[in-house]
Amino acid sequence: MLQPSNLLGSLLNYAVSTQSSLLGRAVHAQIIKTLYNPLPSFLCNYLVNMYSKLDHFNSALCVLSLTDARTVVTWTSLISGCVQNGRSAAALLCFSNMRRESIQPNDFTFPCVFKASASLHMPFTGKQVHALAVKAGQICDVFVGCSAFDMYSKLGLRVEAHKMFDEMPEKNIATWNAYISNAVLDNRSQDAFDTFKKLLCVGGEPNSITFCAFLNACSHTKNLDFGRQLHAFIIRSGYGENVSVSNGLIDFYGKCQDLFSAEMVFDRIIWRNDVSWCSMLASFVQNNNEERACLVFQQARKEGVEPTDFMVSCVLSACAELGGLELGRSLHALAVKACVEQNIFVGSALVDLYGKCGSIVDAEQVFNEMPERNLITWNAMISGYAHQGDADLALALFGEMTSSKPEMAPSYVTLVSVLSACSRAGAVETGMRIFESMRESYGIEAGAEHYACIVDLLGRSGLVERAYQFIEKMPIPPTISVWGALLGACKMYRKPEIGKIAADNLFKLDPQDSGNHVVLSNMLAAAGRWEEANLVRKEMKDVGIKKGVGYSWMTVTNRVHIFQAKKNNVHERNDEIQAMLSKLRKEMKEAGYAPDTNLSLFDLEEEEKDLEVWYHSEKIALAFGLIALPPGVPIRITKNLRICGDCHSAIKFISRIVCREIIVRDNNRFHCFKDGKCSCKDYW
DNA sequence: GTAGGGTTAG
Repeated sequence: MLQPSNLLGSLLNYAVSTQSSLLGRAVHAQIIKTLYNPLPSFLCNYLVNMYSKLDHFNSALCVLSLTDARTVVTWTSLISGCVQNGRSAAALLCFSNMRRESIQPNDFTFPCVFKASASLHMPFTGKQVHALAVKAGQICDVFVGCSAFDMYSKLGLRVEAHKMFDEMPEKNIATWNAYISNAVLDNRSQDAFDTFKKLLCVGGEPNSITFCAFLNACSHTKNLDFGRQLHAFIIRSGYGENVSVSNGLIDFYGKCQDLFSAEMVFDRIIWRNDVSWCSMLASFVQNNNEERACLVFQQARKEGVEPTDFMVSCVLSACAELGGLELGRSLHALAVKACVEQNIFVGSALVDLYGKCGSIVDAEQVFNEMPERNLITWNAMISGYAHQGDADLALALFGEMTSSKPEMAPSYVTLVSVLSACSRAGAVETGMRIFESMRESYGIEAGAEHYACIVDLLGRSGLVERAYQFIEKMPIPPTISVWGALLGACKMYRKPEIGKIAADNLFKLDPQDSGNHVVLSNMLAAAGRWEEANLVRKEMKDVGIKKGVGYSWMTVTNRVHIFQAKKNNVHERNDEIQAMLSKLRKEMKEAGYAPDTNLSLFDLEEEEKDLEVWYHSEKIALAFGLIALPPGVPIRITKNLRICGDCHSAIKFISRIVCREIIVRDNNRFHCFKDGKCSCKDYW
């Protein structure tokens, strides 16, 4: 039979495993009531362990300080709880206090202290602890050796890590797992593969952690064939039902773009945990299926899964891609409710979302209120300004980041945002200066995206020839976005000669894209070169390329309304939409608007051209917005293609006539129309 | 009584 005191100990451990502080405190109260005096040492250990693991550091410290009977177990319980809850500095402090009491650390203490040194990036401390472990004769212990190896790997001290691994007198599965997972972290996938094979050769039995770590290596190398074989091996080894391994498989298949298999694994998990949901959701986001990602999230909510910081940041990124501001706002509210809005991932995702949805004021507010920010947060804010075409603010923030945060070196992505802000604002000299100093000032080698920004920067400013010369001198092969930027500039400044070169290169790189063919033929037509223009159209037909269909959509009270060009008779409020369109047309004409059909169409009569551009999907969506949303509320439209010149000038007129803010997000950027002007300054 | 290695995100 259990002694009452043993029962109390078991209850305290149960409180830890169920994460119930309430139960833990109740048991503590019972212990006080029973008036154990003095408190037996083992009960004190249980109590310290309970408080420390549940992250009630002060209570744990209190219990520890009030007893004289503390031992190495008491201290180690406290230290391990600190490390588990991310209080590594406190853990090290407790360790030195323990030694001050002349209590020798044991084989349980060292692993915790190694872990703390690694997570604080303190190589000097780590080496000192290592020396202590050698002196104490504990380094030969398989657990201590394993955690010392893990620490050296995580600190990037490869030589020490290697020595540790080779000189270990004994290895167990955790040792092998540590080796494999650190190889993956260091981007040494081949090493991970070789070690996995070696493990099997020496007759070692991989466990769930081995599989999780190794699946990560397969995701990194996108080795689908190997991963499939591994999946079969996992099932044969009896780990097919393991939820963590299944989660790893979902992630692996998602990263290898095999969503079918990812879903199959997900569907077969009997007890899904929050990581399972998150992995499935992230797989859809990574494969550009944001709608499905949102559905998975809804399903998770229906099944009562509590939203975690991981999950919220995942869904937020889906919303950002969809331009779903309304859904994004409701997620923001959910994040506040779930107390995860302070999480750095969630905060950065919110800045990114608001920036991408053109709600720059909200992005700024989240950014300013975040308790801590990292490189990703700054990048999101800078890119928000870039999307808006606000080079001054983007550059100011970039300046603040480089001058006041020397520890935060700008990344490849930062410079893409900065350069694109320059190009969108026509800041040629500044942009060129930053581009040329990239390597020297920030140690960043220019990549295809940076080159594309510069071509865009020069092209938009009318320096089309210079942009072309710039491409010819590129040390790396020009990509689709580089030639695309040049083609765009040729369209804007009517340079059909260079335009043809750009288009030919695009046809080679992306033969199925209809947009490039359309731009080239329109450009030739505008230059009066009808025969060549027709030839391009004919080629399109021959190869079987169809012009992409234009869609616009908007959300009104949680429902998405989709509009397609010319197909204006499908919406239930079509009559009202048509009436609104006619009214607008009349008012705009009076205000001096004339349809701009110049570059978009060449084989229609004037009258037809007028009507053709009049029924572009964004105009229909706008008309719907005007009847469906209360006066004064901004209208937000998302479009799958680039906005055309006529719609752009029409919406400028409309924004003044109806006194409303109209935000159009096309597949390239944001246009915020207000009082007859657009945030892009007619430069897109 | 106290321990090591793993899966999801911006």
